[in-house]
Amino acid sequence: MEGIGKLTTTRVAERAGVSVGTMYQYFPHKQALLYAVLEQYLEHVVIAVEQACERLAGTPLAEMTEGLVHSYLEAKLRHMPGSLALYAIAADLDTAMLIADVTARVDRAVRRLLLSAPDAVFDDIDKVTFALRTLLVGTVRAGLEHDASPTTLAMLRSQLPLMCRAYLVAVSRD
Amino acid sequence: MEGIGKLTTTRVAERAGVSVGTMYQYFPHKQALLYAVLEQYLEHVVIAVEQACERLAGTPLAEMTEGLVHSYLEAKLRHMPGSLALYAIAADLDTAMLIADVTARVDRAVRRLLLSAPDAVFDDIDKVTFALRTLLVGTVRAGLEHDASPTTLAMLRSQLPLMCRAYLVAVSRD
Amino acid sequence: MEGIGKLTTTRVAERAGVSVGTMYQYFPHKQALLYAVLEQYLEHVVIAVEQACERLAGTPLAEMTEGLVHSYLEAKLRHMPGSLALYAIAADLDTAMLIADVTARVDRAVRRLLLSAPDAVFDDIDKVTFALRTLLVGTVRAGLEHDASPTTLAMLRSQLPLMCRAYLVAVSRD
Amino acid sequence: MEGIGKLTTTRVAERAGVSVGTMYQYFPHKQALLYAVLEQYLEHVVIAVEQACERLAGTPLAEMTEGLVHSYLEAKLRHMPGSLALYAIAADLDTAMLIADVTARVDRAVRRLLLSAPDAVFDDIDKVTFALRTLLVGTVRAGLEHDASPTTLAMLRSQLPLMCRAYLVAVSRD
DNA sequence: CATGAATGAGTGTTCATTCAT
DNA sequence: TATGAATGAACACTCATTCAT
Repeated sequence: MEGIGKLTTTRVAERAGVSVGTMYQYFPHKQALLYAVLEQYLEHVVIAVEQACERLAGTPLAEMTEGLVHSYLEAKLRHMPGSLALYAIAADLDTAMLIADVTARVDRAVRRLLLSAPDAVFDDIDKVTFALRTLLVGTVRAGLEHDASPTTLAMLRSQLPLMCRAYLVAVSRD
Repeated sequence: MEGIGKLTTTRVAERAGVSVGTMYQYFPHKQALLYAVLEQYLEHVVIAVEQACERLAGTPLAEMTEGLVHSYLEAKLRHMPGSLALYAIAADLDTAMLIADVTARVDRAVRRLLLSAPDAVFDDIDKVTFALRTLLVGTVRAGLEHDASPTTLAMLRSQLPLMCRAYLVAVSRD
Repeated sequence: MEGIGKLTTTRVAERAGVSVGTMYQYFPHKQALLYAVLEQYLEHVVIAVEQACERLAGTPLAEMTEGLVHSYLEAKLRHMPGSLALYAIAADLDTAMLIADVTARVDRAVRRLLLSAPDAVFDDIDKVTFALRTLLVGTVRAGLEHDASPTTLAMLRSQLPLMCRAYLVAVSRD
Repeated sequence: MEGIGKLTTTRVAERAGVSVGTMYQYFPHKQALLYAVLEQYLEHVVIAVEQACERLAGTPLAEMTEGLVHSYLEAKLRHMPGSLALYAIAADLDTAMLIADVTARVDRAVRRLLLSAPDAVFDDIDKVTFALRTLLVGTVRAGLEHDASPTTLAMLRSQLPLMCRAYLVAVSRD
């Protein structure tokens, strides 16, 4: 909630540079507005992940993990202002479907990426995809939510790729 | 949110079997009540982690990670009903200090545990502790928040220890 | 609208000597409150009519009409304060059923009264009942709504019974 | 209110085939617009009554009442769509003067009509005029406001002339 | 001490009105 | 002159908090 104070419709509208009335001309109710913001934010992140996966296809695990973590972190940080507040808000919204969609897209991209690895073969690709995605998303959030200091960031930047790679190597055949 | 409806003071009081008035005799305001609930919940989890760490001290990495993940998951699941709602609520509270305390205690326990490992030596123990804790906490939350089905749980139970162990091995000297 | 200004919930509550919050403890929403007030008002009037009809049963037409008009006017005037405002409000409410109920009760009473007349016999009792009730209700309202001065009242008091009697005589067999 | 929805300025303007802005070029505010509509509607009815009175002048009471009721009912029905909504709206407007004007014109016409009756003489012509007008206006409104079905209409068409004539005969000298 | 009715500030939402195009 | 997006005051309703019993 930090920099935003209570997310009242009036405050949100003012922050957006319009009046409440105007806001209600574009969104039928508060939930719809918040949903739209969340959607847009998630879209940015998903696209970043999809592009990273495409770009990294066929590279060795070390490069993959490094690149994936890097892109995800960058995407999240680029939109940090609202990012955190959004997670808190998402609980009140009916975001199940939205989240499911986004998750599915990320998983599709990650899965393809993993399958393209020249130096690893995964027996249960779906399980590994789920695990890697959960690891990536969860760790980043947990790492940044209470303190997004440069120190914390540096730790994530250095350790997360390691985690991912180590895990993938561990579950890869041969 | 579902099962709890809106967390109004009256509803919370009724659910606790007392009247609003009585509740206000024990807690100066809503935040204090929520803070107390959060505190108690975190205390349970922290104690579970501390005990696990003590119990697992001196065991090989494989046993450590397996045991730690198991204990953490059990502790979280034992209080799942409120657990998720709490995360949403925590955002409104000024929980920085509380979280910091809890985090510090967990880190202390984990650090001691890692240092006791017979089959691993860590150069930067603080960084590793932070990373492991973030991995554990973040992945569990991300894994369960949108769907706590048995399938998901099974995945966490099988993959999380793997992740932890693989990471620790990767950052351990020799 | 006169003495009440806009019927905002806050104003209504204040006028009732309580706060908005208290009002909402007794009525789920504004409509329900207004409905309840309208209901109570109509109940008073209906009871007055029913009692008048019972009391006047068996009396000659002249006495009947005189008594009925007198009772109806008294009942309406006793609650004049809100009476007018209510009619304006009733339009927004879903009062169809309420009005239908009240109308049916009045018709039942009036019908019985007419049937008890010693000096008149009506061929189509239902049509006459409807007509008499409409005449009574409509004329009183039209007479008082824009000016409830003593002069107007006196006119209604003297002419309405005449109208009713003349009509009933006209439609009565022999 | 059904068929009209909420009478917002925008909706009214759209229904009139112009934009809100244009509407505000012709009417300084909503009340003025509504006032104008009411005025026009009342004008139609008054003119109908005036013409009927002129046409019926000198005819016997039976024809007079029949013709007057017929013309009034036709005039009201011709504009039924808005007619009812208007009554509800009129409450918010400051229509006292408008209503007074219209009433005076109707009374003038009716008075002249009554004085022209070849088969009746009225001692207090003003009182009778007031009574007859109130009877006519009130009964029609009360009869139609909650149900303008053909049955109801038929009842009004048959009974109202009877009421008027019976009353006039009753108050007429000899 | 426990209660829960009363309070009223605060929130989401609407809609009459304005004004830049 | 016509438009309709923008405005914000005003309203219905909620809920944390108090206090008489």
